[in-house]
Amino acid sequence: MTTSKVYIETFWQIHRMIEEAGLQPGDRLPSERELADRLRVGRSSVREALRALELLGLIETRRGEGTFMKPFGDHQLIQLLGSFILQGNREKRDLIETKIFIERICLQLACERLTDEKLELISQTEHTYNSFFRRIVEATDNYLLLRIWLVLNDFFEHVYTLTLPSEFYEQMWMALQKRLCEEATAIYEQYVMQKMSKEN
Amino acid sequence: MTTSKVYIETFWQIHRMIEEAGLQPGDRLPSERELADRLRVGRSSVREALRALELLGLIETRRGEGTFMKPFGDHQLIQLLGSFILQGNREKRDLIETKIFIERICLQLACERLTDEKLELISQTEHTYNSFFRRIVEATDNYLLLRIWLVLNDFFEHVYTLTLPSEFYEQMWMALQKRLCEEATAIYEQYVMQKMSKEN
DNA sequence: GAAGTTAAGTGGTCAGACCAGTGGCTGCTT
DNA sequence: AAGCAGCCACTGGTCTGACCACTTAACTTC
Repeated sequence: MTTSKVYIETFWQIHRMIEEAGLQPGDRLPSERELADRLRVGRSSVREALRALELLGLIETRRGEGTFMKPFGDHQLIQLLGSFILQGNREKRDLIETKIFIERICLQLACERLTDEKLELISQTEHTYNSFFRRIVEATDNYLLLRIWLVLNDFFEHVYTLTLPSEFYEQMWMALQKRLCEEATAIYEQYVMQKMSKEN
Repeated sequence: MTTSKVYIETFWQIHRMIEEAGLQPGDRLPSERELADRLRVGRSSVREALRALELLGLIETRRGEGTFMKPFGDHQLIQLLGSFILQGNREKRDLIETKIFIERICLQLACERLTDEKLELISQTEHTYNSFFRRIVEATDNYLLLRIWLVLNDFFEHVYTLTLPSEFYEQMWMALQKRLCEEATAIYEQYVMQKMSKEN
């Protein structure tokens, strides 16, 4: 066979290289020429692989300086996705539905595991949906859920902007403070789900 | 300034070209050489732009034939994103916890939306956990949830192999057939969650 | 010591070459 | 006329070498 394309192979090799070297955000990768040399491929193949990594938001290239690891979170990919893929109603429905389910899980988990420190943090967080709910998801103490939520939220931002009255944040905080999980869920359903279902 | 990179410009130009020409899935794009000629850029820049479009799932390249529009829907992007999101410090606990939550959601959704066709499909599916539950997730009719579950399951397989007695599959199918959502959830909790919590 | 200059290294881009598939055309055989 | 084999033009895939624009650091000069 050997029909697998070089730039795909190269993509995964660079990816593995990053993992094995344990590169952190800000760290520098070898230069394109060195990568091409080390991996025994042409520089153009290395570049095509790097483009993919760049699009995924893992790396960032600075002309004259080099290629650097990027902090997780700012994937410009999501922006592109928004304009390309989330056009259909079906995709939007899936997105909203999934986001709501994940958020309800997170809310419940957070309520159970909320520490006093995290509670204090939430009280100091500005009253925008993204900031506020991010704190909640962080309070679940489940990194995987956080990552999933971050991506869903990025997608979501390209479809809607959710603004809620300040009562929502106040009531939610009260419920969380008292660890009333059912009440917190009820508030979520009352404010968020109602608003979302209207939009559809 | 005019420092914007050529391959980015090219990316948008090709995108506009696709829109203006009203290209449909299956249609062919101009060859790389012709694009380079028409847009007055080098072929390598065209290729880097095409790689981005390919990653977004908009086009597909076939050696010897050309570049073609791809049908919407199979955005492998989400798949790719998923595998990147879920890498790194994926704690076993986080993984199992998240997977269980997602599966409970899917089970409930599937139970509500199960069509007779899907039910028939499930009955014909082999009694392994992956095959069986994949059918259930597919029955949710939510593509995004399916993607998330597939990735979670991929990682889970590296940690653990879940084998359940045939009673599980029989009882679950009975519950689904009668659309008894609570009972299905109860069966899930009885067999799967119990087994998982033991392992931890 | 500070300012300016130079050189090496890096990503960005291009042109040209060759390879490896694909598909259509031609011309031969039957 | 039908079918087949072979040729050839075209496509994406890859490599190379060359230049440009830019950054950094070492070096020179004052």
